[in-house]
Formats: sequence, structure tokens, C-alpha cells
Amino acid sequence: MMRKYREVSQVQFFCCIVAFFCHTPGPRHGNTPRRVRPRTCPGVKPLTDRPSTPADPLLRRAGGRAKARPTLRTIAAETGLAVTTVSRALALDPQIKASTRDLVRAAADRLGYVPDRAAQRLRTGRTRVVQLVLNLDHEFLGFTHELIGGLSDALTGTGYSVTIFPDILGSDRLSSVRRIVEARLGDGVIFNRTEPFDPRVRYLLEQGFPFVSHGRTEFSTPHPWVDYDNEAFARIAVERLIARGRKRLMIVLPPANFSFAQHLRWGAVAAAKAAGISCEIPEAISLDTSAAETMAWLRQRLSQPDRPDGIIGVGEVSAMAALAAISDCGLVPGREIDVVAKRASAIFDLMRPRIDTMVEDLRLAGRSMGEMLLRAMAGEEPSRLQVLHQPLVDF
Amino acid sequence: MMRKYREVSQVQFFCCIVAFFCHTPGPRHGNTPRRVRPRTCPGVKPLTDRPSTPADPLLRRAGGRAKARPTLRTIAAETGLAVTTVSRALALDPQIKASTRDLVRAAADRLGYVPDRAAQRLRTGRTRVVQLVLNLDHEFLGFTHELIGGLSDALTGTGYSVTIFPDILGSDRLSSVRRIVEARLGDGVIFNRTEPFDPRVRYLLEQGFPFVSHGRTEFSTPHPWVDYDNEAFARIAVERLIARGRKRLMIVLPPANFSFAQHLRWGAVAAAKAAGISCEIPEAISLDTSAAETMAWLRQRLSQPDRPDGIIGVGEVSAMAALAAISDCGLVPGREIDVVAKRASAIFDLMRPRIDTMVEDLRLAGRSMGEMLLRAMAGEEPSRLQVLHQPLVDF
DNA sequence: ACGGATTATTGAAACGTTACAATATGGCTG
DNA sequence: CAGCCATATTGTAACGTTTCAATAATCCGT
Repeated sequence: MMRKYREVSQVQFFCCIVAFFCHTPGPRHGNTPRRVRPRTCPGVKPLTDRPSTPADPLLRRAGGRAKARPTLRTIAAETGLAVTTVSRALALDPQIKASTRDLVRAAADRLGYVPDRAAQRLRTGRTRVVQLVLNLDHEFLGFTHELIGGLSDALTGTGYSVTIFPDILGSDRLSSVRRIVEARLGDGVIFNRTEPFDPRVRYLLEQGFPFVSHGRTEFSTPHPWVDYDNEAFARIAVERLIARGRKRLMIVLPPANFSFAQHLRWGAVAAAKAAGISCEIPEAISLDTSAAETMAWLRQRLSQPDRPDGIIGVGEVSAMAALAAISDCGLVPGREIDVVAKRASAIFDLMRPRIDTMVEDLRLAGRSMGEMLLRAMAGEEPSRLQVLHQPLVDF
Repeated sequence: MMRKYREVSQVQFFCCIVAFFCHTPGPRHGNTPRRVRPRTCPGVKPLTDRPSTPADPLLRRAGGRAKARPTLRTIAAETGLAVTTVSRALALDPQIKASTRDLVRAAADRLGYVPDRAAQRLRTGRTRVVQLVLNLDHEFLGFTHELIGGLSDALTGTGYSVTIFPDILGSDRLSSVRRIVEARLGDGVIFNRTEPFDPRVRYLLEQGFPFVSHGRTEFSTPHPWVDYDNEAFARIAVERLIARGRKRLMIVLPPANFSFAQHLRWGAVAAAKAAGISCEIPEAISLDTSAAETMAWLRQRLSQPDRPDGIIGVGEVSAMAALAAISDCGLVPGREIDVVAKRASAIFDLMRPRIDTMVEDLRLAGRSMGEMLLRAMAGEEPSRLQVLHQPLVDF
């Protein structure tokens, strides 16, 4: 049972799509005949200042049914004021008389005015977009969802929106962030899984570009981050296993080039050392290792005579992989072996047997990152924008 | 153990944040003194056409370190061509001579030119953004991740980016989509969990706004959708349970106002009826029901004498809830009871005991939706943009 | 009633791009 | 060589907003 889920998907991809093709040709969208504008001599305006149905791209796209969207000019014409005045009134400029402001506000509401983001963006240079750089080939459980959820919580109502920037797998980590900065794809950027000397952090600091990272770094220059105290988690986990009399521990970890993995390693190894026991770290398990592969490796390991008697899992996958491997080897958690894990989703409530956990609230992490990015974009001191979430002792 | 995970998070939120405050005040960003431009008579240009350090918002934001971004004008000046020519050359307009095109391309690459999205958007009316409307308060396992992942797969390299539009919980479903259309927040929109007569579908069809829904509807007008054959899944699931001799089935379903839930219900009920047996549908379980609550309800139900002997789960949560409830009641899957579920993530490989599943590839669904939205935006016939993914029989 | 200060409003320009219409260039035919 | 067509390039005008500088309106104390 080493088969990877992804492979199953491939099979499905080729074999199992049924498409309904409905062959009524029907009138095609968007082939309204190109209207010919009257030729005008250079410098001479056509008589009608605005042709009744201009060759508007929006209109063309919407199949000819779009009605003109109100702009500042519309409101200006409606109220008899200048465009500038309307703009300032809506921006609540104190220079504008209160009565004028209300008048404009009323007209805007009545017409259903909503400012054009593209124009604002072009004029001000601010995109009102937060880019979230994510690698979507890993982390297939709740992580992405919770992070985005929290981020949305924090950003809803602020006028900022979250755009997903898919991190290209295998490319250098800097490229995504550099593209965002160079093409001004956002006003700020959020990314995760920092390395101790993450090139993205260095680059963004150099550029003075607002960001918040999920994970600390070891740069001396302070920068905004949100992190979870993985070292404390690992320490507590080790202590709990020791309290249950376990002596041969193992922590199921991705390779160590990420900050969080390093912290986990430090915490586990230090706590084990303090108690005079060992803590094994498997070499075979990387980020690319599928759930089934992780499980198979653990099962193999647990069937050896010197098998660990206490396993620390990080996240659902390693926890459930451990439980499955234990079960497959005929062991009983709580008897020959124990599992402690970081509870990053509600799925832990459904595992049997139940295992000892400490909470990491990723939704909260997302929320913190959103709030901090707002403050970072407002120019707040980076050293004030650092939050370390502690593991919540669960039961 | 009815405690909800969300409550745990609240506790953590208030109790367990440690923030590091570093009190070195340091120079604040963005308070460079406002430069006074020389007063000019109306109509008379100032001598220096471009002040050496203009009060550029980008520059101000970047802490004064930003160097001017090359524009079409820069390239035009560099090559001695007109801005229009440069624009068309980069757009690969066939009217432009090949040598000119290459010249421009070279200059653009050399200068690191990247077109300004805001300007393009303002001019063309196209945003190059796809809005993904998602409710981030439910669906806490892989769903969001896989959907976004697939969508990114399909959109990477097309110039489109995915923006998350958080669906406001409890509000009418139309409002999100309406905002996207009215404020032209994107060129197309994707949403999920359709209802049989989904108001969003109706509205978008009326507006002629490109979209793809995850889930079919029962409108007679064809529209683009991607769906999974939940009816077939439920039917097969029932048949498998029957083949194992089960007679009192239950399907763990959210309430029926969504299309997918209706299809599941139809499939299960019809297949059960055909075999002359019953299929129970719990009333107590809704979308808001937490994992732990679902499990508790199932445990309660399974401890009654007329308990079901075959359970159909949809998704990880109901499957694991069923397994946990079964385990808590001292039953043994495969002996007194069986579980069949829809395998929507790799976590199923880790459940013990293993359960019978059929695959739903949500990453594939996301990819299909992305591809279809591109075609919908290109004006392709809606009736050709409908894909029904079949359950892949797993083992 | 008058200059001068304050308050309120406005005109014009610009952000970077694309689309239209016009013009320059060259080659060909009669 | 005029006349014409095809090809290649360019000037100008938008898109909708914000900002600067300038103007108009109002108020105040003498």
C-alpha cells in the first residue's frame, strides 16, 4: 500500500471524466458587428461628445447588456459640482463643507457609485491587495484553509483583498516574492515556512516592502513575523511522554532547513537530553513524502526491535500516520507506546484512540498576520510586529 | 467531550499570546518632509520637466529607496520609437516589423520592464483576476486547499490570478457575487455549493458575467459548471453496503438545500429503495455541526437498538466521525457495521480500520473550473462548459 | 466698505496603458 | 513619374481617479 494519492488522481484524470456536450450551436457571445465610427477630421471633435453606444470593452464583454457604471463624473454632473469636489467629499476631506459632503454622499448612494479600483490603483500606486505566497503542492490538510480564513477575518472591511500567489515548486524561493515586488502585485506580502536566513526576508527588508512572515528568522534586523512556539511544543511533548515512562522517543519531522523544523528539533532534543534519554529524528521523511509513505516508513520502523515507545507528531498527517502504523504493528497506544501531537485542526477530536495534543490555532495565526501586515503597511515599527503564539495545553 | 474546537481557540486567543516589544523608537517610516514645489503661473511649465525626487507614493511607501520603474515611455525613449509602437510590439501585433519587435523586446528585457496591471486594467476594463467566492467558516479540511491548488494549476501562466472573496456567513448568498460584478472586482467568478435554483447563477446569467459553479443547478438555461456525480457515488456506496449484507443504512448528510446534498440523497434513497431497504438521513447534522458534535450524535445513534449497520460518509469528517463513534460504541467495522465514504483527501490512507472509498479529486475539480472559466471568458458556448466527474472506484 | 485672511471649490495634469485614426515610407503598376 | 496600394509607424485621446495649484466665496476686524 505504498501507492500515492496523487497517482490515483492521475488515473482519474485520464479515465473518469464524462463531459456533456450539447450541440445546439446558438448565437455566439461577443460577435456583435464592429461599429464604424464616423470619420472625423483631425482636431475636429465629433458633434456628439459621447456616442450613445461606445465601443466599450466592458459592454462588449457583457454581451451588450451592461449599463454604464457611474463614475465621479456622473456624480459631478448630477450634483453640479466639480469632479474634484466630489472626489474629496467622498474621501471625507475636511476642506469640504458638511452640506456638500452629504449631498455628494447621497447622490453617490442613489446612483450606486462604487469607485474604480483600477483607476485608484493607477493614480495612487496602491493596489489594496495582499499577496499570500503559498505552496499548494504540500500542506493538504486544513493549513491553507485556516490561514486564509484568518487572513480574511483580519482584512474584511479594510478594503484589502487576499490574492493567492502560487509558489512555484522547485524554483528558488525568492522568485515569487521578487515578482510581487517588481510588478507591484500587492501592497504587502505574506509567506510561510521561513528559513533561518530566508532570502525573501532579506530581499523584502532591502526593498522596504511590507510583509509578515509565518515563522521567525535569525536575522539581527527585526522584521514582522507571526510564529508558534514549536520549541515549547516539542519540549512539552517530550516531557509528557517522559511522564508516561517513555524512554525511546521519536519526533516525525520534515527536513531541517525550515525555521519551524529547527525549533521542533531543538526543543525535542534539548528536553530529551535534559532527561538523559534519546530522541530519534527520521531521515527518510521529507515534505514530499506522502501520507501513505510516511505511514509505511513508520510501520517499518515500529516493527524493528529497537522501536521507539513515544512518538511526537506535528500536524494531522504525522499523528494519524503514527496511529495507523502502531495499529498495523499490533501495538496499543497507551500500553506499549504513546503519541503526542500538535492539534492543528478539529480532526483530532475524531481519532481513535484519542491522543494527547497541544493546540496550534492557525486561524488565529492568519488573523494575526493580517492585522500585523496592516500595521506594517501603515509604517509601524517592525520590532513591534512580532507575535509568538504559545501552545495551549489541551488536556 | 462535546467541546468544540473553536472554543478552545477562543481561550488561546485571550490567554496565550506572547508579544515581544522592542522599544527602540528609531526613525519612523514615511515622514520625509513634504517637498514644496515651486509655484508656477498657470499654463507655464516648470523648468525641470520631472523633479528629481517627485512626491511619488510608491517612493514614499518604499522608504525613499525605490528606483523608477520602467514604463513604455522608458522603452520608447530608449529605442527612439513611439510609445504606441512599443506597446504593439510587446503585444506581438503583426503590423509591427519583426526587427522592430525584437528590438523592443530586447530593450524591455534589458530594462526589466513589466507592464503595469492597474493601467492595463483601467484602459481595457479587464482585471485579469478570477474571484473565488468561498465560505471560510466551514470546510476546514483539504477542500479549500485542493480547490485553490487546482485553480492555480489551471491559471498559472495565463496572466490571471486568483483572489479569495470571503463569503459572508449568514448574509444572502447573492451579495458577494453582486459586489464582484458591480465593482468589477474580477473578469470571472467561481463559487461552490450551488442550490438547485441558485440566485447567483440566475443573476450572473442575467448580467452576462462569466462564471463557473462547483455544482449543477436545475435551471433550463445552460451555464458552465463542474460537478461530481454524487448521485452515482451514493448509489455505488449503497450497493457496496448491500453487497456486504447490510440492511439498515444511513447517509451522513448536510441539509438538503444544496444541489450536492440533494444528489446524494436521491442516489442513496433510490438505490436503497431498489433493494427494498431503508436509508436513514439524520436531521440533526448541519453544516454548522462541528466534527465533535457530529461524532457525538452518531455515537448516540449507534447506541440505540435499531442502529444502522451501514454508514455512508461524505468527506473526511463524517467518515472519521463514524469510525470514532463506532469505536466508542464497542462495535467493529467489517463485523457489525460497515462504512463507505467519498475519498476527498489522502487522509483516508491513514484511517484504521481502512474503509471502502471512492475518490473525488478536488484538485482536478479546481483545475477543470479554471480551464472552463478561461473558456467562458473567451466567450465559449456555456452548454459546452459542463463537466461531470465520475467517482473513481478505488478498490 | 475695504484689504487680508480663511474657507470652499475648481481646473488641469498626471498615473501607464491601449485603440483609433492618421500619417509616413516604400514598392509596384500603368 | 503620378497614382495607388500595402506596410510600418506615430499622435492623440481616452480609461477614472487623486493631487497640486489656483481661483472663488466667505468672514473678520478695522
